[in-house]
Amino acid sequence: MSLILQNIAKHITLSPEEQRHFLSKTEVHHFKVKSILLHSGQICTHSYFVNSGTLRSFNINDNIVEHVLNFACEGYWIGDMYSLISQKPGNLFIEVLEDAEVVLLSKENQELLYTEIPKLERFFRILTENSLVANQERLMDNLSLSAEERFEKFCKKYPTLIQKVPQKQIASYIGVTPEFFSKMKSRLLRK
Amino acid sequence: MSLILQNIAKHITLSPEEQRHFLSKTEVHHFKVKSILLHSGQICTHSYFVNSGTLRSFNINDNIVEHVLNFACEGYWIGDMYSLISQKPGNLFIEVLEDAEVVLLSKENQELLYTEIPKLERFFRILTENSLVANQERLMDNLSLSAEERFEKFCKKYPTLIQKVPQKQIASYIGVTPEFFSKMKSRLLRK
DNA sequence: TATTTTTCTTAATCTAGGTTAAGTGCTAGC
DNA sequence: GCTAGCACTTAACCTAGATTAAGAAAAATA
Repeated sequence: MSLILQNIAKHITLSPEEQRHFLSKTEVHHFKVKSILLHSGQICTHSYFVNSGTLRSFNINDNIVEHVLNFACEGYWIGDMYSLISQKPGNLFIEVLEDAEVVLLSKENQELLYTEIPKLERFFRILTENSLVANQERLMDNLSLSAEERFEKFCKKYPTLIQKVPQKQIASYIGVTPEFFSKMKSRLLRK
Repeated sequence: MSLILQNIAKHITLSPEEQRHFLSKTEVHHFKVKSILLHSGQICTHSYFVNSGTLRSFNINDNIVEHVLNFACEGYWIGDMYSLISQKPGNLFIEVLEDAEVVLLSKENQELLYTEIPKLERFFRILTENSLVANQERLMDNLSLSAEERFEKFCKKYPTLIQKVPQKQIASYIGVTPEFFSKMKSRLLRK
């Protein structure tokens, strides 16, 4: 069974018929490292599910500084939720960090599926709830933990990512500069 | 029409029948200032909708420092999403900041309603999506804006709250100490 | 009204993390 | 196999915001 159907099966049960129908509404694409799936200022038209490889979403503020919102590796969904639901231009980029196979689900098909297979509304509700919980925890961590503690949590949560993505992007995710991250890392190693 | 039905009507349409049924699954309670609706360590059993008054959710870390996750005034929902969906003990408190009339919706009734009135699944999906977007923006703001800029955004987003809640709690929400907040405020006034 | 508690302010001092800058080491194209 | 461009490191110096402490103002309670 495909990864995306396994992902869905964690929360709801689809009949073989429904599974086939769901897949028929998606497209699989292959992207090379450094491909940009979504540019800041564009309207986000799809949700992305990662079959293999790694993506990230990030924004760039006035000072030309990047901030990583999310990483997505195998089995994760990614997109620009703000732009996707408002259908207004967003301020996120979505970029490929490692050659990736990605399942694309367009907003129209997603909405269509909600009415054709109402259970999918439940699935995406649960998915969104889980994202919200993760986000709230990250927000509270940013308010109350030191950079070192945030890094430790990151390592536990995404052990595989550390070898895969440039460390300056991990620095950005936990909210410090690459220079400080480097200093902190060598401090930790000396222990 | 009650505030909570108006809130629902922003996203889905319920028949009078369905409206009555929905309300029959909720309870209205009145709470005095300083009441605690949920303690850290408890399992969250309800979603709360504020008819009037003001609530906040916050956690307390090891150092006995409070961090405000959310404020909820008239027309807002609040709860401990982590605890509510996992049914495990959470680490949030929910406290009344101004005498409040609150609509309580138990988790069981919420799930029941999902099956009885599937449209409600859509409603709560949309609600959660909007929370997620707001949270992501706040997270990015914390990573990229100064305390002053975060305060300005807060003032625009919650203009009524500034008079209503102690300023040390606004400080906590934007992620600074009360002392620094006070300094910053007088700096802004001098301009 | 007096008293207690809480919130807010101010100021001195401190520090986690930022900035700037220079140098080292990869690795991807050519 | 060279070279350009990233990614990473190190170090000196800087700053936004934290900490500590003490007092003033406001609000709750008696």
